[in-house]
Amino acid sequence: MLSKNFIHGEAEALWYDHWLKKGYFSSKPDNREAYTVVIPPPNVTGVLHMGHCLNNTIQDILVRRARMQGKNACWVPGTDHASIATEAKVVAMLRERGIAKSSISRDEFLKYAWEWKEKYGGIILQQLKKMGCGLDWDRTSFTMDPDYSRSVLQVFIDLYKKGYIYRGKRMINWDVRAKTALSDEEVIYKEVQSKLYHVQYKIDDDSNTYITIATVRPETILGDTAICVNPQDERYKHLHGKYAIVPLIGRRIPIIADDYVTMDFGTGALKVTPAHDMNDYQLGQKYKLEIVDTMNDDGTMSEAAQLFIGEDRLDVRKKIVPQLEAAGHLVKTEDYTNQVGFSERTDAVVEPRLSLQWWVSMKNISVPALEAVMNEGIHFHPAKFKNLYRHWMENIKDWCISRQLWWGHRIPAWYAPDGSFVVAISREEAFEQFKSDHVKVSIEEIRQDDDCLDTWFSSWLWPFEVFKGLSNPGNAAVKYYYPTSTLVTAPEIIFFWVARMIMAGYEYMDEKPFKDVYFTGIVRDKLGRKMSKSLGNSPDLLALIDQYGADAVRFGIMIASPAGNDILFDESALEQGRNFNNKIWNALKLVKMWEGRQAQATEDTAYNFVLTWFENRLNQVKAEVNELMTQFRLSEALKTLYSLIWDDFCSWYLEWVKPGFEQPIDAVVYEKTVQYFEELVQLLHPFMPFITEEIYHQLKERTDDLCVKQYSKPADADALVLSEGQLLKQVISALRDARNKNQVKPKDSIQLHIQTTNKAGYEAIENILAKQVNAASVQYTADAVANSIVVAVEKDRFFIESEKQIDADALKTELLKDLEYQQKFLESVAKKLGNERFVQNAKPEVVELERKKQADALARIKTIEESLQHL
RNA sequence: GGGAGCAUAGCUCAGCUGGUUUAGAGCAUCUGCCUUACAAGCAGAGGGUCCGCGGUUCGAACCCGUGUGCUCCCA
Repeated sequence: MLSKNFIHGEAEALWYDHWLKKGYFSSKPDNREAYTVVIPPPNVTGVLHMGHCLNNTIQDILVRRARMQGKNACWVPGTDHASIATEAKVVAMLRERGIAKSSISRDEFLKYAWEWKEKYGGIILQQLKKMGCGLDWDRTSFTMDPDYSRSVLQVFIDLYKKGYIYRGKRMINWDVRAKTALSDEEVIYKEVQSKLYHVQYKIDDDSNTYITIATVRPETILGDTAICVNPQDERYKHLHGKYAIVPLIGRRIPIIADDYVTMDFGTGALKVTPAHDMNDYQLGQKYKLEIVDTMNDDGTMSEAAQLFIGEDRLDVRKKIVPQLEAAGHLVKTEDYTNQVGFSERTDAVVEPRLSLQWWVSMKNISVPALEAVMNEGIHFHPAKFKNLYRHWMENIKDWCISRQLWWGHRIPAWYAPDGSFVVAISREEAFEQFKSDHVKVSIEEIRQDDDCLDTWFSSWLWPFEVFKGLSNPGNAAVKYYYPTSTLVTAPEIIFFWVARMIMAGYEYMDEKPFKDVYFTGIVRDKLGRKMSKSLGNSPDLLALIDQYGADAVRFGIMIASPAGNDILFDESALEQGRNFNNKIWNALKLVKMWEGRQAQATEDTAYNFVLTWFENRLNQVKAEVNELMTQFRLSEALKTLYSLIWDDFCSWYLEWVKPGFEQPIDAVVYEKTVQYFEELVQLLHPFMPFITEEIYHQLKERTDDLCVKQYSKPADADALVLSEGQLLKQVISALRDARNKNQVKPKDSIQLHIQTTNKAGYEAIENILAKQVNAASVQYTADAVANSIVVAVEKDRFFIESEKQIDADALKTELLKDLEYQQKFLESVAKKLGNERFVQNAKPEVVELERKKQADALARIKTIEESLQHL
């Protein structure tokens, strides 16, 4: 006895375990075509959220489908080490145990970090299993695995030798909380309500003259080393070459003139703080200005600031204003909205800071990567992201890859006491290099760079290093699986990751890392807000899976998510998924009821019609789905299957073949029904793996599994058969509508009279038609039937006789409405055909089509008019 | 400031190369049904200035221009 509804929890645990045991997800190179997907490695600190859910559902769909298409599908799981995020977690863990990071050594810290990683690092991968993701768990990778780590360092050394990596003191984005440099991509700009302070600086040689600047960061005044004006600006021409005095600290700074300054912003006079502003730094270089670094690495004011030493720069911003005012320097304050950079990982306000860091020069390495995407060596879905990619690649800046952290790949640069350095894989090799460079140093004196590499500097090797493409070059796995097939990722990491993977792929494998890139949308809440921890609007995914089932969650997230479009997540979509589960489950219950009630073949030809129709419909949809999947239109494919199963199979097919209450079913019909059902769940399997596998096994006792059942090539669908099925549906709906409108109760039977030129066609399906519209009898007539409800479908007319008194007026209104519609339609067609230029210019088949439309409309109008006469 | 994208039913979205489109789904709404698979359901219905304006074309939701509004990216 089957349960009332589909019980998802049991099926999920049972089948995932079964698939694993059977080893369906583990792949070894063979002579089949490979279909390879590498997971975008989630952050090792991560837990599953809606973004992962979408992303991994898509990957699972692609991988499962490829597997069922006979490809050797391999989906590689893993995580990245997430320097900043993990280090923050470890520091927090230590704090709870009363240990300060500063009190322990680097090695001790790393021991704790590994402890943390072993304990919490795999959570997200376990959660993916709950979603049904068919990953090859034996291949689970981590960006700090020993081989992987060595490859990362090797790449650093190699790029250094090629001259792509250099060390330089430049302005960088400084995260004061994590106390590390960030790359440009790790800074998130947000609009912030600020104040614009107008501050006047006294001119040095004339006690009565001032120059007024405007700033949102008054605390940086302490680091000012110039004031800059536009050379064209008449207001300040007399001040060129003079000096001003910095308020509160009395530093004497030059007034310089440069086109960089816009005359219409603020006062037209710009204070220049080379140590704390990107643009000011450029000016500083150009005019050889003094650089006064007023900030410590934790964001507090340094000795060089002279005032507020040791206080946080944001506090100082508030404190300095009254002092400026008291000293008579504050002219006015206005409200001002500006963009402020925040750290992606710690949300701290990022400070521009001058710092010695390691950089990758991107100019040369990016060239093949840009070309590959532009000339479709790599396909982006949707293609609109090509623009974004090109724009970034053409304006690419050097990549700051050093991070002032311990957790990660320690930079293989080694320093001698005299400050000279070499890049080498080990202390010993560094020592040898120093020797050949004639640097006098003992091996003990050599000091390794304290910093780690940006996490993305390791994950850009992911598509080949998960197959040890670099640590074990040319091995069988990398030869077989690389380049991978499809990368599924979020558009927000197109630069962080996608672009750089393509660069690394060409640089180290001499080949693209993947053929297609599918960009998912961003999952937002119902109100269109991005899901975030701080808003608390991201639902607990595991709770949702518990509540609705993994299949329903997968359905809900996929049903309205075309590639690259954001999706507004709404639980009602999950409900729809759950309802779909139940619909399928109930269809199963119905079919199982017939299993023991089979009878020898009956004479009824109606069933032949139904079986042929559904078979053709199935073939039609198979072809459609193939086409949609090739175009990566996954949600369209799912919608198509949803409608095939719910509407065509459940609402029409099953109703048509359903025997009367406790009546036997034709054995052939039963066999076919089971076969169709199997094909349906097979098509749906990649989207909803659990329920489909369950149904597959419920339908019949069997030893194989749906998970690896191979798709067969669809046969061509017969258009005539499809249109006959379509007509039958149309007739049934029209008759039901007529019954409804005339308030004939569902239980009241009717007598149906058909006026048609295709009597044989209707006779073949008479039983079905009668059952579907609750007709006690079906007769054929040459003339109109008096005192009946008239329904016209195409060229045929139907007369409904019933006990119910006919509302002739209502009927007439209906017919007139239809008549008007048809006449307007005819008019629009006639207008086209009456236009000589249309007939001349349009394609012949288009004209032919319009002629057919005209003829059909005329026929329908005739039918309706005749019906009206008989009322 | 520079660039990109989007605007279609109450909501979320399809609509591919301009012609079976006086525009389709799903959800929501309304009407009638507890019809022996399913009320988490069945049967049916209503609902549209395809953002405004102009142009190209025999023909425009679709192409071009322009305006408006929203979103994103870069600085």
